[in-house]
Amino acid sequence: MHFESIIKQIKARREDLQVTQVMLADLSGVSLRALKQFESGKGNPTLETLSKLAGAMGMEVRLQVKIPQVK
Amino acid sequence: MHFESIIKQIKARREDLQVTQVMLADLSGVSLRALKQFESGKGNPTLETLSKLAGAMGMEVRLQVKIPQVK
DNA sequence: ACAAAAAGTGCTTTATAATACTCTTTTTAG
DNA sequence: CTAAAAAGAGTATTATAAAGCACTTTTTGT
Repeated sequence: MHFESIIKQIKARREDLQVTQVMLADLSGVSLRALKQFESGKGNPTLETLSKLAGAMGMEVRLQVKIPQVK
Repeated sequence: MHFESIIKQIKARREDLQVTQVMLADLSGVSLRALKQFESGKGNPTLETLSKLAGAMGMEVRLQVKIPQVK
């Protein structure tokens, strides 16, 4: 599975807000280890974990119908 | 955590497509048990599981900056 | 109303996410 | 350059998601 775009979004948002991993872990209630694991591309977080991280940065997890990509 | 809206979206999409849980489990490669668990509101799926379910129905998991709700 | 299909539950096992340390590597300010 | 901060990694433990099975309940079409 490739979660690169979601990972990138989390990192980009965090950096935009000038929040460190330690701060985000603290704010979100997610362990620092799990956050590091996820941001470094090694993770498969639960929806709860992802929601906590997103929520702490004013984002939310959504489902969207895929736009057909014309190749 | 309350994932009601995501659960509703999955169920609604599945019903729109006239796909049963058995069919979706099969198509997505997610176990029937995990799908039932999630749709019945008892689950906390991993991002991989949620992505598989969404993907099989032409949807994708996305993060979105929350729109401030005026109460 | 009833039979069939679909949805949901109980139980167990296995796999792995989350956690909590410690330690190393990389990035950043000064 | 280099000290401090931040990011990433190793290991162990605990919690729980995923899976597979059988079984029950609910929904549906006739």
